[in-house]
Amino acid sequence: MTLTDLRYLVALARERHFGHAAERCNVSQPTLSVAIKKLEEELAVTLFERSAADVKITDIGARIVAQAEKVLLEAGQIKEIATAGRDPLSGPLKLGVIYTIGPYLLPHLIPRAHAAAPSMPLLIQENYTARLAEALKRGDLDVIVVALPFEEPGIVTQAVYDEPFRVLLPAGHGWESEERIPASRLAEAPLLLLGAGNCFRDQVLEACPLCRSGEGLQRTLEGSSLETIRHMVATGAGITVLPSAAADPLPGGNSLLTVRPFAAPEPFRRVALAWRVTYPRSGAIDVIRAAILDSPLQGVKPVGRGSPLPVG
Amino acid sequence: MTLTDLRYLVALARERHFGHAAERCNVSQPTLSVAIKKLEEELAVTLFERSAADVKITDIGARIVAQAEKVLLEAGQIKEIATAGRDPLSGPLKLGVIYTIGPYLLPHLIPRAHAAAPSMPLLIQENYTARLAEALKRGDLDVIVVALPFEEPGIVTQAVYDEPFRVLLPAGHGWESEERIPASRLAEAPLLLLGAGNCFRDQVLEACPLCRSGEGLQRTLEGSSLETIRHMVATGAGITVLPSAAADPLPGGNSLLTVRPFAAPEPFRRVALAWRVTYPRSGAIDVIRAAILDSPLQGVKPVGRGSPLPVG
DNA sequence: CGATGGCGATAGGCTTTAACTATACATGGG
DNA sequence: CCCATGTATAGTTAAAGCCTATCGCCATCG
Repeated sequence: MTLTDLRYLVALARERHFGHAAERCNVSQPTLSVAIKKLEEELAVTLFERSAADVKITDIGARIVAQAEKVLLEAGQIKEIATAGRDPLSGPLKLGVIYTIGPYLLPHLIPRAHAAAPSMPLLIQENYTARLAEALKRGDLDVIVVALPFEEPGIVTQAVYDEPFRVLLPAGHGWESEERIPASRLAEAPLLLLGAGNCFRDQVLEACPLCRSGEGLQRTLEGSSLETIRHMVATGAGITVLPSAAADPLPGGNSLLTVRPFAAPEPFRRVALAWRVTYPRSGAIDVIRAAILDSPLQGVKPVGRGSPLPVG
Repeated sequence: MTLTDLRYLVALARERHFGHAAERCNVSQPTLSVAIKKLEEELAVTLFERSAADVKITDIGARIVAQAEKVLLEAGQIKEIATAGRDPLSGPLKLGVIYTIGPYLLPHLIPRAHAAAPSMPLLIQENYTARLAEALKRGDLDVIVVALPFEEPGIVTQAVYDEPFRVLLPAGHGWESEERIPASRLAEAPLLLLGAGNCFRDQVLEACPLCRSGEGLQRTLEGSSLETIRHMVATGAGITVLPSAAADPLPGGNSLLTVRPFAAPEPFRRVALAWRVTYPRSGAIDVIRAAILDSPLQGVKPVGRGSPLPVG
């Protein structure tokens, strides 16, 4: 019993004439005749009474035809579902973002992505890079936004933008008079940092190797966010380093805080998208990439697809 | 897209492993692999993400698998319907009976048929032979009970029993003293007959050709039934001829009426079953035949299947 | 870092099947 | 009794479905 057989069956039930039904199915009369006969043998029931005068459907035949129509209807739904779902911009996209990007990027990204792909709801998770990577490989996430370097088997990575680091000082801090801060000087100051697991912490320490064992009091704040640290800087607890998009999220600034760029070579991080090589909805990823690049993030520089890896 | 493809699809969705799914389907791994690939091409969607680690179903794939399961379920119903309907004694049987048999046969036939085939409800119609024949050919009836001769193209006829005719006299009628009445004498009396269209009328006239232009008053009663005529005989309106099963339907008889057999050669009618040659439920017909033969019909003689045609 | 093993994809060959054309067969009607 | 109509059968060819063998990829392990 195949779907083709069922199509022949309902055609014959409608036409009550082998020749006409065959024509409607675009096959020859013997083809349909044989198919019906085989179907009757397989089901071991007589579906039609044939006579020279006409073709009558049996009682049991009518019931089976009704069921066959149901089957064909449901089968047709499969094609419809496929057609509807062929658009990579339809259906939810599970997006993961690291903690030090999410709060600054998402408010811009979400409305832009929604405008570009209205029927693609975003299911968003913020987490550490490692957790996002696991979820991505498991299939719990489709795309993640992370900072490079990020290399995982079976995962492709595409750089999106470079984001310079900034120094955040409390108002009235001695360095306020300086236009640019050399990274090496961070070791002198009490530096407030995120806890382990945050890639940004490691990137800052990489930009200023002296900080690891520096003279300045380096304070690690487990369970904190960049916003918490910003408040602590404002109270004079120390200084910190922020990605530029986080340095001045509120236009107009905060009078208790001062932001200073680094002296060249400016440390920065390269932010990238990552997804499973096998992930089929590349169109959805393109939309996310475009929405990110369209977001007004303070100080970031778009990266061409083939750009070199960042220094730090 | 075939039902086989859909079976492979749901197997793979369950197993998430081409080899295991193939095994469950009793095919080789390449077979399943190719089938899924072709299905994906036909639907133009990626149903699974393959990687060395494992097989993940896509979002759209999951929806299609759910629909495929629905299709397979409905398709399975077809086999179930066929199995349930394979029994010729299941499902309604549309039975037609001529007016001069129905009232005497059906009260016996119905309970017997129901006992023999409890899941075969009888849909019964009484009518003239010609109307029954039309309905039978149209398919509105499945089997009919008629009197021979009855020949129609595409219809097979099977004799069931012979039924002698009886003379019905009002009590006190002059012929009451005679044991048997010669058919020829009917022409002498006022004979009450059913209207045209009733085959029994013709059969009586054939048994007594003189009656057509006989000396006795021959009264044709349009729209009447044998029961009506019986009542008229009781009131002395004339005499009539009845099939034996109708002559004394109530055991104990009616004191106003006298029944007399004919003198030899006794006129009789041969009652038969008829159905379309193509009708597949021969088992159902056998049940009806057996139920008729089991019915206690006054004076009837069963006819073997190969019996000669009746004289009249 | 090369070897190994698991797993899906591909290639080549065979068998089955589903389609066609041509024709036989059955039946009711002139 | 032959003809017209309609279905079943025969015989052939093309396609499909399936199998075995093998490749290629990746991940793991010594």
